[in-house]
Amino acid sequence: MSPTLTSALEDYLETIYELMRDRDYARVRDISNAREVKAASVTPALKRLAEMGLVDYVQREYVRLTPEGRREAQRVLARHHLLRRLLGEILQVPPDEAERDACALEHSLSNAAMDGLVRFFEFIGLSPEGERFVDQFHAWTRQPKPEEGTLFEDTQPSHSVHDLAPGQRGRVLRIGSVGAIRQRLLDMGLLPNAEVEVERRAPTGEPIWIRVGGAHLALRGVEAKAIRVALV
Amino acid sequence: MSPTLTSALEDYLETIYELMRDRDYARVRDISNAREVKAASVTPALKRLAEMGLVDYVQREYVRLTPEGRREAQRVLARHHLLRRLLGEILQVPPDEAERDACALEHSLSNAAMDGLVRFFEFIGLSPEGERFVDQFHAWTRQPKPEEGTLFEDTQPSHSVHDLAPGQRGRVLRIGSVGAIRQRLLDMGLLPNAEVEVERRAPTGEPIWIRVGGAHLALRGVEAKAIRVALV
DNA sequence: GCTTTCTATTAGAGGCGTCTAATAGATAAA
DNA sequence: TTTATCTATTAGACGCCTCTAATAGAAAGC
Repeated sequence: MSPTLTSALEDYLETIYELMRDRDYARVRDISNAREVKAASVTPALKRLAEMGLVDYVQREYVRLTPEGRREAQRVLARHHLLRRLLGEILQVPPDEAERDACALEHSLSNAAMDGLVRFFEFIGLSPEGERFVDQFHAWTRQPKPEEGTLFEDTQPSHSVHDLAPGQRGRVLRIGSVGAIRQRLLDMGLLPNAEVEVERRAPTGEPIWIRVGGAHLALRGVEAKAIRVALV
Repeated sequence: MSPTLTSALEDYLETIYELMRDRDYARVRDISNAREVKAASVTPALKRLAEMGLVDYVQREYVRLTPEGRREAQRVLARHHLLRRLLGEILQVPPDEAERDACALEHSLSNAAMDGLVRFFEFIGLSPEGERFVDQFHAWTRQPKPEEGTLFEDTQPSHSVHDLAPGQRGRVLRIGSVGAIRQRLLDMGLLPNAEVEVERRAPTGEPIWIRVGGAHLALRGVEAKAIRVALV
Protein backbone atom coordinates (compact mmCIF):
# COMPACT_ATOMS: atom_id res chain seq x y z
CA MET A 1 0.00 0.00 0.00
CA SER A 2 1.43 3.34 -0.98
CA PRO A 3 1.73 5.83 1.88
CA THR A 4 -0.54 8.85 2.11
CA LEU A 5 0.50 12.38 1.30
CA THR A 6 0.90 14.02 4.69
CA SER A 7 1.55 17.68 5.47
CA ALA A 8 5.19 16.92 6.02
CA LEU A 9 5.47 15.24 2.64
CA GLU A 10 3.72 18.17 0.99
CA ASP A 11 6.30 20.42 2.57
CA TYR A 12 9.08 18.30 1.11
CA LEU A 13 7.48 18.49 -2.34
CA GLU A 14 7.24 22.24 -2.02
CA THR A 15 10.85 22.53 -0.95
CA ILE A 16 12.02 20.39 -3.85
CA TYR A 17 9.93 22.47 -6.22
CA GLU A 18 11.59 25.64 -4.95
CA LEU A 19 15.06 24.13 -5.21
CA MET A 20 14.47 22.92 -8.74
CA ARG A 21 14.12 26.52 -9.87
CA ASP A 22 17.86 26.96 -9.55
CA ARG A 23 19.34 23.60 -10.46
CA ASP A 24 17.31 21.01 -12.25
CA TYR A 25 17.65 18.56 -9.40
CA ALA A 26 17.67 18.82 -5.64
CA ARG A 27 20.21 17.45 -3.15
CA VAL A 28 19.42 16.01 0.25
CA ARG A 29 21.63 18.63 1.88
CA ASP A 30 19.70 21.51 0.34
CA ILE A 31 16.38 20.03 1.31
CA SER A 32 17.48 19.49 4.89
CA ASN A 33 18.80 23.06 5.08
CA ALA A 34 15.69 24.57 3.58
CA ARG A 35 13.33 22.66 5.86
CA GLU A 36 15.62 22.96 8.86
CA VAL A 37 15.63 19.27 9.61
CA LYS A 38 18.54 16.85 9.79
CA ALA A 39 19.58 15.10 6.59
CA ALA A 40 18.70 11.78 8.18
CA SER A 41 15.05 12.83 8.22
CA VAL A 42 15.01 13.61 4.53
CA THR A 43 15.92 10.19 3.19
CA PRO A 44 12.87 8.28 4.44
CA ALA A 45 10.60 11.09 3.23
CA LEU A 46 12.12 10.85 -0.25
CA LYS A 47 11.61 7.11 -0.22
CA ARG A 48 7.94 7.54 0.53
CA LEU A 49 7.54 10.22 -2.12
CA ALA A 50 9.29 7.98 -4.64
CA GLU A 51 7.01 5.11 -3.71
CA MET A 52 4.05 7.37 -4.43
CA GLY A 53 5.48 8.29 -7.80
CA LEU A 54 5.85 11.97 -6.91
CA VAL A 55 9.62 12.17 -7.16
CA ASP A 56 12.26 10.50 -9.22
CA TYR A 57 14.83 9.57 -6.62
CA VAL A 58 18.14 7.82 -7.09
CA GLN A 59 19.94 7.38 -3.79
CA ARG A 60 23.11 9.39 -3.41
CA GLU A 61 22.54 10.88 -6.87
CA TYR A 62 19.61 13.21 -7.38
CA VAL A 63 15.95 13.81 -6.71
CA ARG A 64 13.57 15.40 -9.19
CA LEU A 65 9.84 15.98 -9.21
CA THR A 66 7.82 13.80 -11.55
CA PRO A 67 5.02 15.54 -13.48
CA GLU A 68 2.54 14.43 -10.82
CA GLY A 69 4.88 15.63 -8.12
CA ARG A 70 5.17 19.01 -9.78
CA ARG A 71 1.40 19.22 -10.08
CA GLU A 72 1.00 18.38 -6.42
CA ALA A 73 3.62 20.94 -5.40
CA GLN A 74 1.94 23.60 -7.48
CA ARG A 75 -1.40 22.79 -5.93
CA VAL A 76 0.02 23.39 -2.46
CA LEU A 77 1.99 26.44 -3.54
CA ALA A 78 -1.12 28.00 -5.06
CA ARG A 79 -2.84 27.68 -1.69
CA HIS A 80 0.23 29.09 -0.02
CA HIS A 81 0.28 32.18 -2.22
CA LEU A 82 -3.43 32.79 -1.88
CA LEU A 83 -3.27 32.55 1.87
CA ARG A 84 -0.25 34.78 2.08
CA ARG A 85 -2.00 37.40 -0.01
CA LEU A 86 -5.14 37.15 2.08
CA LEU A 87 -3.18 37.51 5.27
CA GLY A 88 -0.70 40.10 4.05
CA GLU A 89 -2.59 42.28 1.59
CA ILE A 90 -6.07 42.12 3.03
CA LEU A 91 -5.73 41.38 6.73
CA GLN A 92 -2.40 43.24 7.05
CA VAL A 93 -0.61 40.57 8.98
CA PRO A 94 3.13 41.41 9.08
CA PRO A 95 5.02 39.68 6.23
CA ASP A 96 6.95 37.03 8.12
CA GLU A 97 3.97 36.09 10.23
CA ALA A 98 1.82 35.90 7.10
CA GLU A 99 4.44 33.62 5.59
CA ARG A 100 4.50 31.35 8.64
CA ASP A 101 0.72 31.20 8.82
CA ALA A 102 0.40 30.45 5.13
CA CYS A 103 2.86 27.58 5.56
CA ALA A 104 0.78 26.11 8.34
CA LEU A 105 -2.61 26.63 6.74
CA GLU A 106 -1.82 25.63 3.17
CA HIS A 107 -2.12 21.91 3.83
CA SER A 108 -5.70 21.93 4.99
CA LEU A 109 -7.53 24.26 2.65
CA SER A 110 -10.30 22.49 0.75
CA ASN A 111 -10.89 23.05 -2.93
CA ALA A 112 -14.08 24.91 -2.18
CA ALA A 113 -12.28 27.32 0.10
CA MET A 114 -9.53 27.71 -2.46
CA ASP A 115 -12.09 28.54 -5.15
CA GLY A 116 -13.71 31.04 -2.85
CA LEU A 117 -10.39 32.76 -2.26
CA VAL A 118 -9.61 32.82 -5.97
CA ARG A 119 -12.96 34.45 -6.71
CA PHE A 120 -12.40 36.87 -3.87
CA PHE A 121 -9.10 38.07 -5.27
CA GLU A 122 -10.50 38.17 -8.77
CA PHE A 123 -13.25 40.41 -7.54
CA ILE A 124 -10.91 42.61 -5.55
CA GLY A 125 -8.63 42.95 -8.53
CA LEU A 126 -11.18 43.30 -11.29
CA SER A 127 -13.91 45.48 -9.93
CA PRO A 128 -13.61 49.09 -8.90
CA GLU A 129 -15.72 48.27 -5.84
CA GLY A 130 -13.22 45.66 -4.77
CA GLU A 131 -10.23 47.98 -4.76
CA ARG A 132 -12.16 50.69 -3.00
CA PHE A 133 -13.35 48.31 -0.36
CA VAL A 134 -9.86 47.18 0.58
CA ASP A 135 -8.70 50.78 0.81
CA GLN A 136 -11.63 51.68 3.02
CA PHE A 137 -11.03 48.69 5.22
CA HIS A 138 -7.39 49.61 5.71
CA ALA A 139 -8.20 53.24 6.38
CA TRP A 140 -10.77 52.16 8.93
CA THR A 141 -8.27 49.80 10.53
CA ARG A 142 -5.73 52.55 10.99
CA GLN A 143 -8.04 55.05 12.61
CA PRO A 144 -8.32 54.92 16.38
CA LYS A 145 -11.35 53.05 17.66
CA PRO A 146 -14.09 55.22 19.13
CA GLU A 147 -14.50 54.86 22.87
CA GLU A 148 -18.15 54.00 22.88
CA GLY A 149 -18.97 52.83 19.41
CA THR A 150 -20.02 56.28 18.28
CA LEU A 151 -18.55 55.97 14.81
CA PHE A 152 -21.60 54.35 13.33
CA GLU A 153 -24.83 55.35 14.95
CA ASP A 154 -27.36 52.60 15.29
CA THR A 155 -29.88 52.83 12.51
CA GLN A 156 -32.29 50.52 14.29
CA PRO A 157 -33.44 50.15 17.87
CA SER A 158 -30.68 48.44 19.83
CA HIS A 159 -30.91 46.53 23.08
CA SER A 160 -28.30 45.46 25.52
CA VAL A 161 -27.96 41.72 26.02
CA HIS A 162 -28.26 42.55 29.68
CA ASP A 163 -31.92 43.43 29.12
CA LEU A 164 -32.92 40.30 27.21
CA ALA A 165 -34.93 37.45 28.70
CA PRO A 166 -33.95 33.80 28.26
CA GLY A 167 -35.01 32.59 24.81
CA GLN A 168 -34.74 35.99 23.18
CA ARG A 169 -32.38 36.30 20.25
CA GLY A 170 -30.51 39.16 18.70
CA ARG A 171 -28.04 40.11 16.02
CA VAL A 172 -24.96 41.90 17.31
CA LEU A 173 -24.77 45.53 16.25
CA ARG A 174 -21.68 46.58 18.14
CA ILE A 175 -19.64 46.06 21.27
CA GLY A 176 -19.91 49.24 23.27
CA SER A 177 -16.81 48.66 25.34
CA VAL A 178 -13.05 48.90 25.21
CA GLY A 179 -9.94 47.13 26.36
CA ALA A 180 -9.82 43.64 27.78
CA ILE A 181 -13.57 43.17 27.97
CA ARG A 182 -14.03 44.20 24.37
CA GLN A 183 -11.21 41.93 23.30
CA ARG A 184 -12.59 38.96 25.16
CA LEU A 185 -16.00 39.42 23.60
CA LEU A 186 -14.60 39.82 20.11
CA ASP A 187 -12.39 36.79 20.59
CA MET A 188 -15.38 34.71 21.53
CA GLY A 189 -17.07 35.43 18.24
CA LEU A 190 -19.26 38.31 19.40
CA LEU A 191 -18.69 40.18 16.20
CA PRO A 192 -21.17 42.40 14.42
CA ASN A 193 -23.90 40.32 12.78
CA ALA A 194 -23.29 37.30 14.98
CA GLU A 195 -26.46 35.64 16.22
CA VAL A 196 -26.87 35.61 19.98
CA GLU A 197 -29.40 33.79 22.10
CA VAL A 198 -29.85 34.20 25.83
CA GLU A 199 -30.08 30.72 27.31
CA ARG A 200 -30.55 31.31 30.99
CA ARG A 201 -29.79 33.80 33.70
CA ALA A 202 -28.79 33.20 37.26
CA PRO A 203 -31.36 34.37 39.83
CA THR A 204 -28.92 37.05 40.98
CA GLY A 205 -28.79 38.30 37.41
CA GLU A 206 -25.03 38.11 37.26
CA PRO A 207 -23.89 35.26 35.08
CA ILE A 208 -25.89 35.31 31.88
CA TRP A 209 -25.55 32.27 29.68
CA ILE A 210 -25.67 32.93 25.97
CA ARG A 211 -25.08 31.01 22.80
CA VAL A 212 -23.03 32.51 19.96
CA GLY A 213 -22.67 30.31 16.93
CA GLY A 214 -21.69 26.97 18.38
CA ALA A 215 -20.17 28.39 21.54
CA HIS A 216 -21.82 28.94 24.87
CA LEU A 217 -20.60 31.66 27.16
CA ALA A 218 -21.19 32.89 30.62
CA LEU A 219 -21.17 36.68 30.67
CA ARG A 220 -20.69 38.96 33.58
CA GLY A 221 -23.00 41.92 33.92
CA VAL A 222 -20.53 44.46 32.54
CA GLU A 223 -19.96 42.29 29.54
CA ALA A 224 -23.64 41.70 28.82
CA LYS A 225 -24.34 45.42 29.11
CA ALA A 226 -21.73 46.23 26.49
CA ILE A 227 -23.25 44.07 23.79
CA ARG A 228 -25.78 45.94 21.69
CA VAL A 229 -28.04 43.80 19.56
CA ALA A 230 -31.04 44.16 17.27
CA LEU A 231 -33.84 41.80 18.27
CA VAL A 232 -34.51 38.96 15.87
CA MET B 1 8.65 18.21 31.29
CA SER B 2 5.02 18.88 30.57
CA PRO B 3 3.87 17.87 27.11
CA THR B 4 3.07 20.46 24.46
CA LEU B 5 -0.43 21.43 23.40
CA THR B 6 -0.82 19.75 20.04
CA SER B 7 -3.66 20.09 17.55
CA ALA B 8 -5.13 16.83 18.73
CA LEU B 9 -5.10 17.99 22.33
CA GLU B 10 -6.73 21.28 21.31
CA ASP B 11 -9.46 19.24 19.65
CA TYR B 12 -10.00 17.31 22.87
CA LEU B 13 -10.25 20.56 24.82
CA GLU B 14 -12.77 21.86 22.35
CA THR B 15 -14.82 18.69 22.56
CA ILE B 16 -14.83 18.76 26.34
CA TYR B 17 -15.85 22.41 26.25
CA GLU B 18 -18.81 21.57 24.00
CA LEU B 19 -19.83 18.64 26.19
CA MET B 20 -19.68 20.72 29.35
CA ARG B 21 -22.49 22.88 28.03
CA ASP B 22 -24.95 20.10 28.74
CA ARG B 23 -23.64 18.39 31.83
CA ASP B 24 -21.06 19.99 34.02
CA TYR B 25 -18.58 17.23 33.42
CA ALA B 26 -17.61 15.10 30.44
CA ARG B 27 -17.35 11.33 30.17
CA VAL B 28 -14.77 9.43 28.20
CA ARG B 29 -17.53 7.78 26.20
CA ASP B 30 -18.98 11.10 25.03
CA ILE B 31 -15.59 12.44 24.10
CA SER B 32 -14.74 9.37 22.07
CA ASN B 33 -18.12 9.52 20.29
CA ALA B 34 -17.82 13.21 19.55
CA ARG B 35 -14.31 12.94 18.20
CA GLU B 36 -14.98 9.61 16.50
CA VAL B 37 -12.00 7.89 18.07
CA LYS B 38 -11.91 4.82 20.28
CA ALA B 39 -12.23 5.30 24.02
CA ALA B 40 -8.75 3.86 24.44
CA SER B 41 -7.33 6.89 22.62
CA VAL B 42 -9.01 9.34 24.95
CA THR B 43 -7.44 8.25 28.22
CA PRO B 44 -3.82 9.10 27.38
CA ALA B 45 -4.92 12.44 25.93
CA LEU B 46 -6.72 13.27 29.17
CA LYS B 47 -3.63 12.33 31.11
CA ARG B 48 -1.54 14.73 29.13
CA LEU B 49 -4.10 17.50 29.46
CA ALA B 50 -4.26 16.89 33.21
CA GLU B 51 -0.48 17.01 33.41
CA MET B 52 -0.61 20.40 31.70
CA GLY B 53 -3.19 21.63 34.17
CA LEU B 54 -5.86 22.14 31.52
CA VAL B 55 -8.34 19.59 32.81
CA ASP B 56 -9.31 18.26 36.17
CA TYR B 57 -9.36 14.54 35.58
CA VAL B 58 -10.19 11.78 38.02
CA GLN B 59 -9.91 8.39 36.38
CA ARG B 60 -13.20 6.54 35.96
CA GLU B 61 -15.01 9.49 37.51
CA TYR B 62 -15.16 12.76 35.61
CA VAL B 63 -13.21 15.26 33.58
CA ARG B 64 -13.72 19.01 33.75
CA LEU B 65 -11.91 21.94 32.23
CA THR B 66 -9.82 24.03 34.57
CA PRO B 67 -10.02 27.80 34.11
CA GLU B 68 -6.89 27.67 31.94
CA GLY B 69 -8.37 24.80 29.99
CA ARG B 70 -11.54 26.75 29.37
CA ARG B 71 -9.53 29.76 28.27
CA GLU B 72 -7.54 27.63 25.87
CA ALA B 73 -10.68 26.02 24.48
CA GLN B 74 -12.27 29.41 23.97
CA ARG B 75 -9.21 30.65 22.19
CA VAL B 76 -9.41 27.80 19.70
CA LEU B 77 -13.18 28.06 19.38
CA ALA B 78 -12.95 31.75 18.63
CA ARG B 79 -10.64 30.93 15.73
CA HIS B 80 -12.98 28.21 14.65
CA HIS B 81 -15.98 30.52 14.52
CA LEU B 82 -14.11 33.26 12.74
CA LEU B 83 -12.82 30.89 10.09
CA ARG B 84 -16.21 29.31 9.61
CA ARG B 85 -17.75 32.71 9.10
CA LEU B 86 -15.03 33.75 6.68
CA LEU B 87 -15.45 30.56 4.69
CA GLY B 88 -19.22 30.35 4.89
CA GLU B 89 -20.47 33.93 4.87
CA ILE B 90 -17.82 35.59 2.78
CA LEU B 91 -16.30 32.93 0.55
CA GLN B 92 -19.54 30.95 0.30
CA VAL B 93 -18.05 27.57 0.98
CA PRO B 94 -20.88 25.07 1.60
CA PRO B 95 -21.64 24.73 5.34
CA ASP B 96 -20.26 21.28 6.08
CA GLU B 97 -17.12 21.93 4.10
CA ALA B 98 -16.69 25.26 5.86
CA GLU B 99 -17.04 23.43 9.14
CA ARG B 100 -14.44 20.81 8.22
CA ASP B 101 -12.02 23.43 6.96
CA ALA B 102 -12.45 25.56 10.05
CA CYS B 103 -11.66 22.51 12.18
CA ALA B 104 -8.46 21.91 10.30
CA LEU B 105 -7.32 25.51 10.10
CA GLU B 106 -8.19 26.66 13.60
CA HIS B 107 -5.06 25.20 15.17
CA SER B 108 -2.58 27.18 13.17
CA LEU B 109 -3.93 30.70 13.00
CA SER B 110 -1.58 33.23 14.57
CA ASN B 111 -2.80 35.99 16.82
CA ALA B 112 -2.02 38.55 14.16
CA ALA B 113 -4.16 36.73 11.61
CA MET B 114 -6.88 36.34 14.18
CA ASP B 115 -6.82 40.06 14.90
CA GLY B 116 -6.97 40.79 11.20
CA LEU B 117 -10.03 38.61 10.82
CA VAL B 118 -11.72 40.20 13.81
CA ARG B 119 -11.14 43.66 12.36
CA PHE B 120 -12.37 42.44 8.99
CA PHE B 121 -15.65 41.24 10.41
CA GLU B 122 -16.01 44.33 12.52
CA PHE B 123 -15.64 46.42 9.42
CA ILE B 124 -18.01 44.29 7.38
CA GLY B 125 -20.58 44.47 10.14
CA LEU B 126 -20.19 48.07 11.19
CA SER B 127 -19.74 50.04 8.05
CA PRO B 128 -22.29 50.44 5.29
CA GLU B 129 -19.45 49.98 2.79
CA GLY B 130 -18.67 46.63 4.30
CA GLU B 131 -22.13 45.19 3.90
CA ARG B 132 -22.46 46.53 0.40
CA PHE B 133 -19.13 45.06 -0.59
CA VAL B 134 -20.07 41.55 0.49
CA ASP B 135 -23.35 41.79 -1.41
CA GLN B 136 -21.57 42.99 -4.52
CA PHE B 137 -19.02 40.24 -4.26
CA HIS B 138 -21.70 37.60 -3.99
CA ALA B 139 -23.70 39.06 -6.85
CA TRP B 140 -20.56 39.11 -8.97
CA THR B 141 -19.79 35.52 -8.00
CA ARG B 142 -23.20 34.32 -9.12
CA GLN B 143 -23.15 35.94 -12.51
CA PRO B 144 -21.71 33.88 -15.36
CA LYS B 145 -18.12 34.68 -16.21
CA PRO B 146 -17.63 36.52 -19.48
CA GLU B 147 -15.93 34.47 -22.17
CA GLU B 148 -13.13 36.88 -22.88
CA GLY B 149 -12.90 39.13 -19.89
CA THR B 150 -15.21 41.72 -21.39
CA LEU B 151 -16.95 42.58 -18.14
CA PHE B 152 -14.41 45.11 -17.07
CA GLU B 153 -12.72 46.90 -19.94
CA ASP B 154 -9.06 47.60 -19.42
CA THR B 155 -8.63 51.15 -18.30
CA GLN B 156 -4.95 51.08 -19.08
CA PRO B 157 -2.88 49.66 -21.92
CA SER B 158 -2.63 45.92 -21.49
CA HIS B 159 -0.06 43.52 -22.87
CA SER B 160 -0.06 39.81 -23.21
CA VAL B 161 2.68 38.01 -21.32
CA HIS B 162 3.39 36.34 -24.63
CA ASP B 163 4.72 39.66 -25.94
CA LEU B 164 7.03 40.46 -23.04
CA ALA B 165 10.81 40.12 -23.18
CA PRO B 166 12.82 38.44 -20.41
CA GLY B 167 13.25 40.82 -17.50
CA GLN B 168 10.05 42.74 -18.14
CA ARG B 169 7.53 42.81 -15.34
CA GLY B 170 3.80 43.34 -15.20
CA ARG B 171 0.80 43.40 -12.94
CA VAL B 172 -1.95 40.98 -13.91
CA LEU B 173 -5.10 42.70 -15.15
CA ARG B 174 -7.11 39.67 -16.16
CA ILE B 175 -6.95 36.15 -17.50
CA GLY B 176 -8.55 36.23 -20.92
CA SER B 177 -9.29 32.57 -21.11
CA VAL B 178 -11.73 29.95 -19.89
CA GLY B 179 -11.89 26.38 -18.68
CA ALA B 180 -8.91 24.30 -17.68
CA ILE B 181 -6.30 26.79 -18.82
CA ARG B 182 -7.92 29.60 -16.86
CA GLN B 183 -8.23 27.37 -13.83
CA ARG B 184 -4.62 26.28 -13.97
CA LEU B 185 -3.42 29.86 -14.20
CA LEU B 186 -5.64 31.03 -11.36
CA ASP B 187 -4.52 28.10 -9.25
CA MET B 188 -0.92 29.03 -9.76
CA GLY B 189 -1.47 32.46 -8.27
CA LEU B 190 -1.98 34.35 -11.50
CA LEU B 191 -4.70 36.46 -10.00
CA PRO B 192 -5.45 40.08 -10.77
CA ASN B 193 -2.79 42.34 -9.26
CA ALA B 194 -0.23 39.58 -8.97
CA GLU B 195 3.26 40.63 -9.99
CA VAL B 196 4.70 38.70 -12.91
CA GLU B 197 8.21 38.69 -14.29
CA VAL B 198 9.33 36.97 -17.46
CA GLU B 199 12.53 35.11 -16.66
CA ARG B 200 13.51 33.47 -19.90
CA ARG B 201 12.06 32.18 -23.12
CA ALA B 202 13.00 29.15 -25.11
CA PRO B 203 14.44 29.92 -28.55
CA THR B 204 11.37 28.36 -30.14
CA GLY B 205 9.26 30.79 -28.12
CA GLU B 206 7.11 28.04 -26.68
CA PRO B 207 7.90 27.52 -23.02
CA ILE B 208 8.04 30.89 -21.32
CA TRP B 209 9.42 30.89 -17.82
CA ILE B 210 7.85 33.38 -15.46
CA ARG B 211 7.93 34.17 -11.78
CA VAL B 212 4.73 34.84 -9.82
CA GLY B 213 5.22 35.62 -6.17
CA GLY B 214 7.56 32.91 -5.00
CA ALA B 215 6.58 30.40 -7.68
CA HIS B 216 8.20 29.86 -11.03
CA LEU B 217 6.15 28.54 -13.91
CA ALA B 218 6.68 27.34 -17.43
CA LEU B 219 3.85 28.58 -19.62
CA ARG B 220 2.77 27.28 -22.95
CA GLY B 221 2.02 29.77 -25.71
CA VAL B 222 -1.75 29.66 -25.31
CA GLU B 223 -1.39 30.27 -21.60
CA ALA B 224 0.99 33.19 -21.98
CA LYS B 225 -1.27 34.79 -24.56
CA ALA B 226 -4.23 34.68 -22.21
CA ILE B 227 -2.57 36.65 -19.43
CA ARG B 228 -3.11 40.38 -19.79
CA VAL B 229 -0.82 42.58 -17.72
CA ALA B 230 -0.04 46.24 -17.20
CA LEU B 231 3.68 46.93 -17.52
CA VAL B 232 5.45 47.88 -14.31
C1' DG C 1 46.77 6.16 -5.59
C1' DC C 2 45.82 6.99 -0.91
C1' DT C 3 43.76 9.63 2.62
C1' DT C 4 40.88 13.19 4.28
C1' DT C 5 36.57 15.36 4.16
C1' DC C 6 32.10 16.03 2.95
C1' DT C 7 27.54 14.04 2.10
C1' DA C 8 24.02 10.54 2.35
C1' DT C 9 22.19 6.52 4.38
C1' DT C 10 21.17 3.22 7.92
C1' DA C 11 20.22 1.80 12.67
C1' DG C 12 18.04 2.69 16.71
C1' DA C 13 15.41 5.58 19.64
C1' DG C 14 11.50 8.58 21.28
C1' DG C 15 7.10 11.24 21.13
C1' DC C 16 2.49 11.51 19.34
C1' DG C 17 -1.84 9.59 18.10
C1' DT C 18 -4.26 6.10 16.78
C1' DC C 19 -5.76 1.16 16.92
C1' DT C 20 -7.18 -3.83 18.93
C1' DA C 21 -7.45 -7.02 22.59
C1' DA C 22 -7.43 -7.91 27.27
C1' DT C 23 -8.56 -6.47 31.88
C1' DA C 24 -10.57 -4.01 35.68
C1' DG C 25 -14.14 -1.28 37.84
C1' DA C 26 -19.00 0.19 38.28
C1' DT C 27 -23.78 -0.46 37.56
C1' DA C 28 -27.97 -2.88 36.66
C1' DA C 29 -30.58 -7.18 36.64
C1' DA C 30 -31.77 -11.52 38.52
C1' DT D 1 -25.86 -11.40 46.68
C1' DT D 2 -24.36 -12.82 42.63
C1' DT D 3 -24.11 -12.27 37.81
C1' DA D 4 -24.32 -9.88 33.54
C1' DT D 5 -23.41 -5.69 31.20
C1' DC D 6 -21.52 -1.51 30.30
C1' DT D 7 -17.58 1.66 30.61
C1' DA D 8 -12.80 2.93 31.29
C1' DT D 9 -8.11 1.69 31.47
C1' DT D 10 -3.98 -0.81 30.38
C1' DA D 11 -0.90 -3.36 27.36
C1' DG D 12 1.04 -3.80 23.14
C1' DA D 13 1.27 -2.57 18.41
C1' DC D 14 1.93 0.43 14.25
C1' DG D 15 2.72 4.56 11.31
C1' DC D 16 4.63 9.12 11.04
C1' DC D 17 8.29 12.26 11.85
C1' DT D 18 11.92 13.60 14.03
C1' DC D 19 16.45 12.97 16.32
C1' DT D 20 21.62 11.14 17.33
C1' DA D 21 25.28 8.08 16.34
C1' DA D 22 27.44 5.10 13.38
C1' DT D 23 28.54 3.78 8.72
C1' DA D 24 29.12 3.93 3.78
C1' DG D 25 30.02 6.28 -0.52
C1' DA D 26 31.92 10.17 -3.32
C1' DA D 27 34.84 13.99 -4.06
C1' DA D 28 38.94 16.62 -3.17
C1' DG D 29 43.73 17.17 -1.56
C1' DC D 30 48.15 15.35 -1.27
